[in-house]
Amino acid sequence: MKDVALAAGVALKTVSRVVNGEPGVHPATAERVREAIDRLGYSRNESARVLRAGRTSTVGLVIEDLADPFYSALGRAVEDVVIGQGCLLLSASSSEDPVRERELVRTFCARRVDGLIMVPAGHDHSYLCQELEAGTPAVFADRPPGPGLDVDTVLCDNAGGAALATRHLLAHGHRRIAFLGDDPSIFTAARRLHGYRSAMGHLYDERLVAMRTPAPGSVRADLERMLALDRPPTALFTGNGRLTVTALRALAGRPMALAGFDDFELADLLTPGVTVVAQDPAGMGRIAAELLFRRLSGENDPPRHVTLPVRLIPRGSGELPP
Amino acid sequence: MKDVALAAGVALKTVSRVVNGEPGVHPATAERVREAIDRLGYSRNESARVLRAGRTSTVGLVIEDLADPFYSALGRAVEDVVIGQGCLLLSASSSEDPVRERELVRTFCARRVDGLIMVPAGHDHSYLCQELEAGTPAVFADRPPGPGLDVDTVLCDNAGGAALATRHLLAHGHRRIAFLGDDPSIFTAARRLHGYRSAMGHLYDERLVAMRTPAPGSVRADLERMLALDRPPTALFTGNGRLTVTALRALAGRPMALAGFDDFELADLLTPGVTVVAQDPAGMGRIAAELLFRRLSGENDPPRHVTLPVRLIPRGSGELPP
DNA sequence: GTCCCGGGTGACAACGTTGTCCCCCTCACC
DNA sequence: GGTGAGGGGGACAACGTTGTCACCCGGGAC
Repeated sequence: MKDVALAAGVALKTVSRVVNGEPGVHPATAERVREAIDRLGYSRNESARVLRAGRTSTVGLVIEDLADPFYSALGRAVEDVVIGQGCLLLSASSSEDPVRERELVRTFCARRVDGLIMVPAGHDHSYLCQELEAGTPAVFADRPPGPGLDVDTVLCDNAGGAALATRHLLAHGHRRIAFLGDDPSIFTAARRLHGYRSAMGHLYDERLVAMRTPAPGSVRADLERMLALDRPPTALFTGNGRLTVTALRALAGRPMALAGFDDFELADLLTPGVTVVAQDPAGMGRIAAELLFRRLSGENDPPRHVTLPVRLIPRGSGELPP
Repeated sequence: MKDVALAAGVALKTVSRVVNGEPGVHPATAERVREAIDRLGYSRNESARVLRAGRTSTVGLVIEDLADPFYSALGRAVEDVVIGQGCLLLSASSSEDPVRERELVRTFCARRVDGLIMVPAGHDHSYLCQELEAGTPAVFADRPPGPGLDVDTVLCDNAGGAALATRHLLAHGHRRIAFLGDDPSIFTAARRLHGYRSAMGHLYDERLVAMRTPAPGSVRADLERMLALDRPPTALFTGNGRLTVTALRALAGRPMALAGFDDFELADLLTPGVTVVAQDPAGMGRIAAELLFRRLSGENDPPRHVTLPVRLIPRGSGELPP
C-alpha cells in the first residue's frame, strides 16, 4: 500500500480511501491510484484490516464429520449463507470427541471468528460462556448445548419423527418392533428412543432395544440376539442413517419390515425401497447460519429454539406385513 | 496482553515470552503471569500474531461442492492433514463456476492463506501466477490446472479406469456398450471418454456416447434414444457417481449390464450390486495436502504429478450377460 | 575493588490497515 | 480584498503481537 501510494504520488490514506470506495477522492486521483494498484498487483492485506477492525468476517463451523452426508449437506448450506454475507467459513470435524471439539473451539476463538456454529459432541459447554460474554455468538445445530448454557439452537423433531415411524410400522400390523439407536448419550439418539418408546406404549419391550455406537459387528450381534428371542421382532426401526445402512447389510436380505431415521441417497432404489423419516440437513444449516448472522447484526433477543419438522417417506420397506 | 502485564506487574514482552514458552523467564515470574492470564481469561489474538509473523497458518480449499460425497471425503482428508499441521482450513464450493472459483481464490489470497488446494472448475488459471510468485503455493486435485500453469497435481487414472470398466463389460460378452459422461469440457470426463474409446477400439460407435452435465431428464432422454437404435446397447458405462445413480433411476429396473466410475455407498446393496471403478477421494485429499505442506516447508523441486491407481470392484451389474 | 559475563527483563519499532483530526486550496460571497 | 465554506488530501495514532536491542543486577575472576 505504501508502494502504491508512492507510485501514485499520493498519501497512504488516499490509497486506503480508493480501495474502500470512500467518497472524497478526486476522480482523476482515484484513477491514478487504481492504475498503480493494477500495475503493482496490490491486494489489501485482510489480516491487518481485521486487526484494525476487530472483526474477522470469519465463521467457525464445528461438526462431527465433514465426510458424513448429513453433516456435509449441513456444512454446504452454512457455507452458502456465510459466503453470501461476505464472510468465510473455517470448518473442522470433532469426530464426536469432546476434547477435540473444545480444542477446535479454542483455536477458532483465538483466531477471533465472528461466530460459531456447532454440532456439539460433548455435554459440557460451560467453556463457551467466556467466549459468549466476550461477544462471540454461537448457534447449536442438531443437538442442544449442555446444561447451564442457553443459546440459539436448531433441532429437528426427533421424538415426533421416531413416533411417526413407529406408528407407521404399528399401523401395518407390527407389534414386535425393534429399535436400533446410537449411543444414548447422544441427544438425538435419546430423543428418538423416547419417541419410539412412547409410540410403542404397552408394547414396549426392552429386549428389542439396542443403543450403541454403530459398528457392523455390534449391529449384527444385536440383531442376532433379538431374532433368537421367543417372540422375535417382525419390524425394525433404525435411529439414524448410518445405522439404517449398517442394519441393511447385517440383515443381508432376510425379510424384515424396516423404517429408518434420516433419508439417504438410493433409499428409493433398494428393493424394497427404504421407508424413512426425512429431516432437512441443508435447511438446518441454513437456519443456523441465519440465526448467527442475526446475532452478528446486533439482535439481542432471548435465545431462539427452532424445531424443524420431519416427514415420513413410505417406500415399501415399512409397509411389509408381519 | 497489556492488561495481563499490568496485572502481573511485568512488561508486555515478558507476557509474550510466557505465552510463547520462550526461555529466559524466571519460573516465579512466569507463574505470576500465568496466574494473571487465567484470572483475566486472556487468549492471544491470532490476527495480530499473523500480521506480525506474515503467516496465517490457514489453508484454503476450493472444491466443486462440499455436499457431494466424493468432495466431502476429499475435504475431510485435507482437513485432517491441515489440522494435524496446526493450521486451519477455509473451505468454499465453486459450484463448477469459474467466475466464482476465481472470486474465492482472490478472497483467500487477500486473507493471505498460506496455501491453496483446488479442484478447479475453469480452464484458465493464469490468474494464479501472480499469487504463486507472491509465494502462495497451490496444489490441484482431481483435475489439472489450465495450460500455462504447472504446479503439484494429484489425479486418478481416469483413462485407465475407464478402459478397465469397458474391458470388463467386453469380457462379459458385450459389444454394444454405451457411455454416459459428464460435460466433456471437464477434464475427468474427457479422460474417461478417452479410456472408454480406446478400449472399445473398432466397436466404438458415436451414437452410444452422450456427454453432458447430469440431469435426470437428459439422462433419461439419452438412454431412450440409445435404446431405440437398431442395435441398442446391452451394457452401460457411466462416467461418474452422480451419473451412475441418475442412470439407475432412469433405467427404472430395466435390465442392463452396468459399470460406473466412482464407488458409492450402497452400491453393494442394490440388486444386482453395482460394479464400479473405485477411486480414493480421501487418499487424493491427503496426498494433495501433504504435497502442499511439503511446499510450505520450503521444498522447491519441480512440480510433482501424482496419479493414483483405481480398482475395479465387480458386484454383479457388470457381469450380466448381453 | 574492578571488570566482565550472562540471565532476566523491558523499551521500542514494525507488521498493514483505517479512524480521527487537521491542513490547504479554491471558490463564492460580502 | 477579506472571509467562510467545503472538497480534497495528508499526518498520526492505534489495533495486538513479536524481534531487536539495550538495560540492570548479581556473582565470579582477576
